[in-house]
Amino acid sequence: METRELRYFVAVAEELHFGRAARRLGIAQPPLSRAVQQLERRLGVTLLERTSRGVALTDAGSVLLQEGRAALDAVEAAERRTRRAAAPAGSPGLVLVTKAGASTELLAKLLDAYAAEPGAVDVDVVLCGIGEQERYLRDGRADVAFLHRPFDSTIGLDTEELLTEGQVVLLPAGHPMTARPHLCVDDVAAIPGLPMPRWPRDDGSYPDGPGPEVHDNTQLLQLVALGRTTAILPESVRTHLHDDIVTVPVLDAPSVTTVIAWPPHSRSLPLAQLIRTATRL
Amino acid sequence: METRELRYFVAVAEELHFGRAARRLGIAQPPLSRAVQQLERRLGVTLLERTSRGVALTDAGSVLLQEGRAALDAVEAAERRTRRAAAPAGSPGLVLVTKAGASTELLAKLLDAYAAEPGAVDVDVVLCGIGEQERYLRDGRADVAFLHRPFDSTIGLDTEELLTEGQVVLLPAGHPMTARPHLCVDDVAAIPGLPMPRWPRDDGSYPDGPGPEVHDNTQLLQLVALGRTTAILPESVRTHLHDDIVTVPVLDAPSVTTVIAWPPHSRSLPLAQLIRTATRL
DNA sequence: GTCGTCGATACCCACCCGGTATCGCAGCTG
DNA sequence: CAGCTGCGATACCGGGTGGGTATCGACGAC
Repeated sequence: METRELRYFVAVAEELHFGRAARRLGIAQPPLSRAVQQLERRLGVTLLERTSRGVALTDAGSVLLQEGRAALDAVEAAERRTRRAAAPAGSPGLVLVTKAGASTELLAKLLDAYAAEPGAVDVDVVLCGIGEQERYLRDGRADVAFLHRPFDSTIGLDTEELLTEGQVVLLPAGHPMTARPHLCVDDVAAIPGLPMPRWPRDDGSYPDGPGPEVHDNTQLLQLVALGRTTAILPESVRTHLHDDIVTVPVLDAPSVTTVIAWPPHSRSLPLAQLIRTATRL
Repeated sequence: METRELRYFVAVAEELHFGRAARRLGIAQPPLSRAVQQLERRLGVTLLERTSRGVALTDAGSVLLQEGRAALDAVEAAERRTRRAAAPAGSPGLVLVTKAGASTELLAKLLDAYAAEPGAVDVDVVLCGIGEQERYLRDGRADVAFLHRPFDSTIGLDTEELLTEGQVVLLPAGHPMTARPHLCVDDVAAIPGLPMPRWPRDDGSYPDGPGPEVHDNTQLLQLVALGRTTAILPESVRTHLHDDIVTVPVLDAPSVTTVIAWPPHSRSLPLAQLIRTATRL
């Protein structure tokens, strides 16, 4: 199976439409039809049910979509990491990815400590959206990531725990609840007039509900300060807050563990050193 | 990057010889040279240092060898799992791989228990060589594996622990040491006339030493019964021994944990059910 | 110096990828 | 029901490229 065939099939499987998939791939529709037919012939498997009105995936097609994406990521990772390995000195030796606005203190400490080590290489920091770190590791855009259990999945990755912290609720300054020494999750959910915000799902759509739609941290903080919403976050957010937002510990919210994670087959020396530095913080 | 190019490069990188690699790939040498050159041009990276006497890998080449193998495994896995997903009923719904001769009791119990579950599918059992399970999972020849910590690496796999057991030393019946209630590793190493056997390394070669070369369990048991060697193994081997071999507990040998392991992105229902059955044993 | 080995180059043929034009089929519309 | 429209498949064509054979150039070994 060639990666070209795989890319073509994945495009069709995602669009469920040959014409759109062909446009996305920058080719005409007939060669795409032919390529997918050829793939099916070679595999001896029907991947798509075609009607004159559209396309649907078979069971085997779903499997190939899932496994094919992983395979394409692996090929892409091989390409990227090879290019980086050959890049001249001065280019980043390691790329670390983390959610924007999370664990910045810890990250700064790690980067400082690592930079002081003998033989340290340049570390690029990439900020990504929520839950995207795994993808960055799998397709080679990053070598190592900060993840936050229990929110981010760490399956398929090697990890070391760095820091566990409780969670606090963010409230606009002056809100009556800020007088309380601590709260419970149920208390927070029941606060009148402060619905929880709605974060985008993986596919980009938003769940229904009363709260405002948010997609990043600054947006969230602004909405909290404006008294439009509230949020439960790890207590380390406090270092980034002005006095227009007050935090109250939430006793029964799950504690959040920041972990450093990397693809299991990594073999790079600088990466090993960075991880060692991180575990010693 | 196309899988053909990757396969070609990996062959050359493994053989470090264009002629041999071409023979292995079933093509002539000139097209192979050209394909690798083209790959290097496309990547903008020198992968191989050529001399008129042979070939050596550059740093970038080593990275691509490592990452490329993983990528090719992923592509192969996609292909195999797709074919299997389309295979008609009656073909194996799950493939379980384990080291030959290990955990047979536990495996039998699992297969029985799972077969009794409603909606159970056929499970194929594949026996592999030592430490090969991970490869089977990565390239799609198997869906799930039995591994034995601390011997087998479980990095990059999801696992559940099934059974932890101590280890025993195997001695020929009548050996003076069999009178002892228990032994230590050092005691075993010091037994005169019974050197430890030599297992093949990953590359197939054998380490130096006085013991006999062995590559499977029956071979080992026969050599133990003949008084030529000894071995320290998990205590569950006892169910397969005749009275010509006696076991003695080894107190300070690391205990062995049998785990069931699967690739982290698995999504199959039968697999989930098999794992659930296993954890309930 | 000569020969053998190994990778690169030159050249050729056939296949296949990608393009355009068109078909066949099924809804929808009036 | 005729005709239009949208979609995937088919037919056909040209150029690129993957594969082959023959040969070269460099370097070690004898």
